[in-house]
Amino acid sequence: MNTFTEENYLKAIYHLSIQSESVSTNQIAGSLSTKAASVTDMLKKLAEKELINYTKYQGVTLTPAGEKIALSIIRKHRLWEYFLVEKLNFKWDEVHDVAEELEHISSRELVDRLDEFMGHPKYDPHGDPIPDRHGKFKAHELKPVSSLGVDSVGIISGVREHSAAFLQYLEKMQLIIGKKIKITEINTYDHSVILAVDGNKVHISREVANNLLAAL
Amino acid sequence: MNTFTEENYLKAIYHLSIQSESVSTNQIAGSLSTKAASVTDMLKKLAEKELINYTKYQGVTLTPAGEKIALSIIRKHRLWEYFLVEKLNFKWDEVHDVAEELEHISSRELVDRLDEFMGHPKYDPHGDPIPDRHGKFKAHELKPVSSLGVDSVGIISGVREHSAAFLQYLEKMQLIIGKKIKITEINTYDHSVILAVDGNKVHISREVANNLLAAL
DNA sequence: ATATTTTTTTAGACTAATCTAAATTTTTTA
DNA sequence: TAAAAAATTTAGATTAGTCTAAAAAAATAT
Repeated sequence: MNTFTEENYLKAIYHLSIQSESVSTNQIAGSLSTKAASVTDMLKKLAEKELINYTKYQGVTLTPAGEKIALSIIRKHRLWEYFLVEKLNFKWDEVHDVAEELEHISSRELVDRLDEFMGHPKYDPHGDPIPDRHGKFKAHELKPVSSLGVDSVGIISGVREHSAAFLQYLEKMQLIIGKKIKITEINTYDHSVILAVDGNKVHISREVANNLLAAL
Repeated sequence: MNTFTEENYLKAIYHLSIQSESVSTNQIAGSLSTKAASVTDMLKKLAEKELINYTKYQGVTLTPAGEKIALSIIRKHRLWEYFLVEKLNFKWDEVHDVAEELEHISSRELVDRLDEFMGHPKYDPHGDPIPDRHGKFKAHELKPVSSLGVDSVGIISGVREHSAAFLQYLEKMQLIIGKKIKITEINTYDHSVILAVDGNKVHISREVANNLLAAL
């Protein structure tokens, strides 16, 4: 078994790997709010365990074994988030920190039964896909709202930022997973977007539009 | 906040305090499968934090603050056990280890909502009382089956031993929480007990009778 | 292509929790 | 109540994870 800390490093590397093939020491340090020196130490340890491919100064990638662990942590995180929202009535901006703890509960049996209890959900409350027992998942095809043209329609289906502040803002605007939207107008000078939700006009900044994902 | 380890020490001290007013270093070491020297170190730390009353060589008791933490851990442990059995269909002999991990999840909100979700259960799957938000609970009045006389009747309501082996044995014998029993015969030479459950005769050893608790 | 800046690693130290072995205190027993 | 036994504490080490400061390597800029 691995420690919580090891699991957190693997998860961080996994998430960072989506942007850039190889992940740097500093990226990891930033993502985990720790220092580069600490990261180097941990990378040696993870490489020793053959969970990452690491050559000094060259950044890291996950090995298949490392990726498998990362995916199992992510599976747990997202299943717990789903549980918290759907069964315990947490709001979508309240679940992250609790799930950060719950994701480290080791029992495989627990996760699989929880999955079953909830009917094998495919997406978590933020629209992120939940890997199955084998680590397989399918992300839906999503586009940032900022990339849509005037008059295009879509369904709010995910976010690129998970901060509580951002999620609360979206909720206030009724920009919730599943809502149908239509782009009404795009401001040329500041790229802010006006869209229609439930018949209401909502005006959002370029930044918000960038972090809000829609299925077409 | 306290570490998992600190929480485990407080919980162990709480449980041991039920038998003996003051708890010894060796008792704690035994209960946590660690060495007396390690316990001494931790006791100093917990005393420093004013969670226990500790004087060298004299054993320890919990302070009100320490007891409060211990009770919150026990509350979480038992609520999770209830959840695992009632919602996720675990068997009563399978839940202990998972609950040992879950009990350290810190979110107060989580526990209270879980409690609500399950309808504020009063007892866990082994018949142990679940403390409420304030640490209050009422144990029912239970007697070991070994203390009952011939012809007395009762309802299986708890166990004194929580090992999987013991629980599995009880289940096989249909000696399950809630079952009505009647003492049919007590063997004078080995103190084994024959009792009636659901119209069947069950023969149990003195040891089993000692660890099985009934409400009258 | 050399100097400067940035990134990364190494060296050495710290904290939490643990251990073994030795010393000390308490308890038991004769 | 003194000797022996048992329990407990201290001393000194170890491991995991972290840190700061300094050294080394890589990237960038002149």
